[in-house]
Amino acid sequence: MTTPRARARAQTMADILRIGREHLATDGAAALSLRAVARDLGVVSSAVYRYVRSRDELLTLLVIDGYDTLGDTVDAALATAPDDPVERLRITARTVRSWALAEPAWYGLLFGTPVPGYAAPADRTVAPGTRIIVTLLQLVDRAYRQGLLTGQRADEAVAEPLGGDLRRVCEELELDLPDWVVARALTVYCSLFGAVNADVFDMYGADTFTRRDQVFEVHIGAWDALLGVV
Amino acid sequence: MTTPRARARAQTMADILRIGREHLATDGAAALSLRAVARDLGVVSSAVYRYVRSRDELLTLLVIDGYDTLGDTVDAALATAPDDPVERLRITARTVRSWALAEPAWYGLLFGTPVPGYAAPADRTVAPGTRIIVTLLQLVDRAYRQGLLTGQRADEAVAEPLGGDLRRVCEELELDLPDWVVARALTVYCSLFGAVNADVFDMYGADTFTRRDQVFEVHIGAWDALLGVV
DNA sequence: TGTACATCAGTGAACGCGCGTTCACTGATGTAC
DNA sequence: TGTACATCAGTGAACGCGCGTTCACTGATGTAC
Repeated sequence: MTTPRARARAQTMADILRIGREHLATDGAAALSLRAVARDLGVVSSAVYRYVRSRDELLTLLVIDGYDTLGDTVDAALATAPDDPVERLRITARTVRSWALAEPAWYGLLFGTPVPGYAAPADRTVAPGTRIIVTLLQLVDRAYRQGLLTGQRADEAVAEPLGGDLRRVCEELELDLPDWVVARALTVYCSLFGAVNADVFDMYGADTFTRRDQVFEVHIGAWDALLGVV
Repeated sequence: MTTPRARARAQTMADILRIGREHLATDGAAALSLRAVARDLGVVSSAVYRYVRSRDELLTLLVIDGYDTLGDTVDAALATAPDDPVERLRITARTVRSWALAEPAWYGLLFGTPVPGYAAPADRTVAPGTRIIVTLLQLVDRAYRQGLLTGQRADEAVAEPLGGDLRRVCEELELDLPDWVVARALTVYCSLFGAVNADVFDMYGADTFTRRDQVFEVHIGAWDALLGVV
């Protein structure tokens, strides 16, 4: 049973997040200001403090909301995707890219340069922040168990203590993968965000590439190779 | 023949850049302020305008100086490196990483989220900004001509118009490489900065990895594989 | 070599601006009896 | 069902702060004759 007041509060809260996101896009995270949000909300600046403890709190809410929106977008894309785990990996990558291109500033808040003077509280942001890497590792695990990843690297040992670190990660996620596969998945993960950064942050020259989606497909082919997709 | 005044001017200019770099590290690019630089320089705020046209001009100078310092650092590392182009590629990657870890804020200005409201003037920043990719492509070219890159991908065609884009890049740099090698080099380039970003911007959990240099060596191994190093 | 003039570094005041946050308040909404 | 009280959203003024940039100025340094 929600009272009208509770409903109004939820609506205002959602408006604050939406306006915050818009300001992120126009002025960047460092310039995000509660006063500007209040202005756009049509309310006096101190009123925002009924909803948000401080400017940093608003940033935290936007970070959490961002990770969750990206995670949900990927999950939605996978819901209608074929069963093949390798194809699902490709779809995950393409979805991350599309979302980042659609929400460059929001993406930048999550995966770009840290906002100076702001540290995301680990207890609230780590779980949503790991959704993509978890999805990726689970898909790699399925692909491996189906014998789709062979490569010729199966013999290469990963040095210690890194191997132990990787096995600890697998344990936490209840996966059973050889070290070299986890190591390669880690490179793919970093490479994915490197490729998306280059695209979103315009690191390629303005007219170097005619079609950047083709560039991304080349990256995807390379990641297939890294994982030893047969 | 330099007058004392000219020497003093050069010194002050260098001081301004140094202080600017320090402020980048503590407050981030978005918060870089001429007034704060003037304060640290021990001078009234308007005096800085004798040296720098505006705040954006200072950012531009820091961008150019950053690309050049990174490029010089890589060149210096290569000057004492063995002849083997594959090993030189690895050294290039390690040098980029070390420099980024030593100068995280400066690195972020060059390769992180763009500074909102600031656009680097292409005519002054493109040349220094391409030094790393040029170095990388030249090393790949040497490795290829020495028959060190085979892979089994030599048959795979790159789709058009991307292939044409890649060939245009090769032409400008006077390189003669098959499409697939350039494509793979591009993925390696993006992957390198993805890996360095992850390290510098602390995208790994605080205690996921015992030794991050080992993680980077795993990436390097993956890039070898991508290029088909024999 | 000495002098007159031009250049230049740096000063200090001022312009108009936006920021985060606190606080005592008003008036509307919700709740317990 | 009606009333008394508690909760809560939003106001408006104030705090002290920093910012970019302009401008008329002083006094030192450099240069041309």
